[in-house]
Amino acid sequence: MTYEQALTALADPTRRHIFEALKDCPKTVGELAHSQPVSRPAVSQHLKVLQSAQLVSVRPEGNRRFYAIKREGLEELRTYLDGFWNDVLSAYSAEIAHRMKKT
Amino acid sequence: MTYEQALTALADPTRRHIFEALKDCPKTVGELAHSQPVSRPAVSQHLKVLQSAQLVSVRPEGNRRFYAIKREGLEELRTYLDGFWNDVLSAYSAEIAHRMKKT
DNA sequence: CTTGTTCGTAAGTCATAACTTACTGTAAGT
DNA sequence: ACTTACAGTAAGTTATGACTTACGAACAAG
Repeated sequence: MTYEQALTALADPTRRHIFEALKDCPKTVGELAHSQPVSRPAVSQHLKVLQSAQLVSVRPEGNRRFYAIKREGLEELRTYLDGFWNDVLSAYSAEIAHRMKKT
Repeated sequence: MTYEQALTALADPTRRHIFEALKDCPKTVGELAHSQPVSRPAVSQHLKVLQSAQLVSVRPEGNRRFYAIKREGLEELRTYLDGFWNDVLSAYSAEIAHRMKKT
């Protein structure tokens, strides 16, 4: 269910950059906004989308809020693609077998 | 490079449905349009996007054109996600180690 | 040669979502 | 207590892209 949200979330370049900026360590909204060519509210809105796609999580600390990569959404996406990949491979080998039988 | 195109291509629901409809066997544009609530030209445009993302391939046969899943784009996307996944895991364990050291 | 499929492209419409600025809220510092 | 820093929300603008209808090209069939 969430793999669709993960796909639409990661489709936007800005959102992907934000997501990738969180790869090594959690960051605050301000930090993320500094490394992006967009305003801070824009980053907030992108983080909201990423959060609803289960791709990031928040940890409030005093005045600031630290965003970090959440594994759930990413794992769902990986699982979906793996399943698709396996289906494609089996369909491919099935077609090979079918052709072998014909000749 | 193409993993970005693959993400934006698979973000659209209609395009994802078309892509998934090709999972078992190659189909023509008309066949795909029949299984979708959109017009045939719309399907053509979606196929164009999928093709530039290396997600599908074409094989003309007389009057018709058979579209099929192409492994390149899907594989690039999988590779990207796998790399990202590994980075996240290593960063996670690094943070754990860091905290262990501190206490 | 004409007719009928099958499909791609062009042009135009419309909805969505990615931004902006302005405002509000909350925690920390003086 | 007031001020400053940090972040989310509201509202409005604008650009993009997902669709439509109309048209043109290529091949098949009569």
